[in-house]
Amino acid sequence: MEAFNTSKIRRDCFACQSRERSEWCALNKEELRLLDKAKVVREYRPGEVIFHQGDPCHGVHCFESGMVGLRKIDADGNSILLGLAYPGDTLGYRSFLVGEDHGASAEALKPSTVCFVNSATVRTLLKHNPALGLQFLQTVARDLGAAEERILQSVTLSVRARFAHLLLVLKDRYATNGKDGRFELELPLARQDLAAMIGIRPETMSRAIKQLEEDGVAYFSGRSVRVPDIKRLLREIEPEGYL
Amino acid sequence: MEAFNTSKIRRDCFACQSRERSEWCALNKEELRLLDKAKVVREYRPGEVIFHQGDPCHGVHCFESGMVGLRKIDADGNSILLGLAYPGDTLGYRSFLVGEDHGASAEALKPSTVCFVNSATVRTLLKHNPALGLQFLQTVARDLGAAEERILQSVTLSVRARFAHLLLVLKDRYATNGKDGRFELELPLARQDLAAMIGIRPETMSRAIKQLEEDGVAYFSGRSVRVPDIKRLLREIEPEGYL
DNA sequence: CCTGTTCCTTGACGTTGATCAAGATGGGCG
DNA sequence: CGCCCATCTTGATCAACGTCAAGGAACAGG
Repeated sequence: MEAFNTSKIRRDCFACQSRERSEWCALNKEELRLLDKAKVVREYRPGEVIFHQGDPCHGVHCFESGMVGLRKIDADGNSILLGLAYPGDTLGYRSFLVGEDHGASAEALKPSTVCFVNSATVRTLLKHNPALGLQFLQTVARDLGAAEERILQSVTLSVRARFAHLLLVLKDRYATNGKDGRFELELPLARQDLAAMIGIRPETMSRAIKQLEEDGVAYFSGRSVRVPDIKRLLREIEPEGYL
Repeated sequence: MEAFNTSKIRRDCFACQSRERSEWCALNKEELRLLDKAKVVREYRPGEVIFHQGDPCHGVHCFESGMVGLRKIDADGNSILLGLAYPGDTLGYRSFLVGEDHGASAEALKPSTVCFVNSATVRTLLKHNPALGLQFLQTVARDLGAAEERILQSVTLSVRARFAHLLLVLKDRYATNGKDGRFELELPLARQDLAAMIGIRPETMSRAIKQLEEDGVAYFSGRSVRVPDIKRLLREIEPEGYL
């Protein structure tokens, strides 16, 4: 009975829910068969690392379900979360494309299922099907836009504004109760990781939360957040003033 | 006589020096002919803008010669230089690929020659020649890596360390006199723009320069910099200590 | 040569966020 | 239930950087 619940269910690329939202939607049946044969499924528990920054890149990872964070660490040990990945995302594709070691680590934040596809297979598919390359081109171009936006924000915006922005981003993915101005939100991250998302210390995150509560912008309790008026939150990001 | 010196020299993609270093090296003769016919050459003087942030993107720009900076501005008017472009770079390709408005402005920092290629032509070429897509894939993946690195650095490194890093990057492109530990460098940018490269105010840049001089790490005079010992500069970036 | 303009430098000051050091909270597990 | 450990919060302090204001240097045009 227990053996059944654990993971050795046969995964099948054809049946994969996440595939349609991924770059692999460009593949035809024959190519899919190749992918399906080459892939190696694995389940990860929260905290487990899928690949480490600095590891040589042997292929890409198809993120099927769960939640995964991309973490980047510098020589001093400072770490930030570059972002969260969602089912359908392909992890580590950047390092694969430029043939470098992984520039960030990927770690499961919730129980996750991830398939590994070796470089040779991906390269074959890319050569065989130009549409796949164009799919990746879309993805990476979008990611680049987001990264450039973030460079600007990390330099120009205050912690408070960056945090407000983060809440708005998380809202789009996780919010419940979106009627009129209010919304509620179950944070997918612990405080530490929220802090790492905007590149600050946990202490500073605590204080930012306290401030927002004192100003009535958002109320926090454990991992749930309640925002009574989204306009107040939006105003945190704006140039200020605007009378 | 004057008419000769100004720009209406016929530019030719076949003869273009920068093409081999660009994505267009993937094109065959026939495709090159198409590119050559579609392109529109223009010369820009320092300060002139090639495209503005927020403009709709009608195609890509091939940067043939000169120097161009990519600037991004937020709602408050804070601006940073995302980076410098070099001959052979393709400008505005990201917006083209995702079909968005330009996310940054491109402006000439020195007299520059830039060719415009309309979207329809690029799309035709991309469809026709898969290798071109893979070239772009390489470029954008490399840019993404650089952007992610910069996000981390902008959040974790001090102004002083970021400036040291910038000097080292500029050195690789512009340094003269590289023997043993020392090097000299002609800065391609005014102070303001140096500041914008690392997202700080001009005043802070002045002070950073003063500090480096007081500590004997680098000496500045106008746009020329002299670094007596590159190891001193490298040490500014390291975790410190390391005894 | 003067003059306006733009860029750069310097000083004084205020704010922000990191750091260090204690507590408080809360969840898992014996 | 009570203990332990990790996570979170709070307070005090400090250095870094932005802001504001003023003065200087470089340069173009008259």
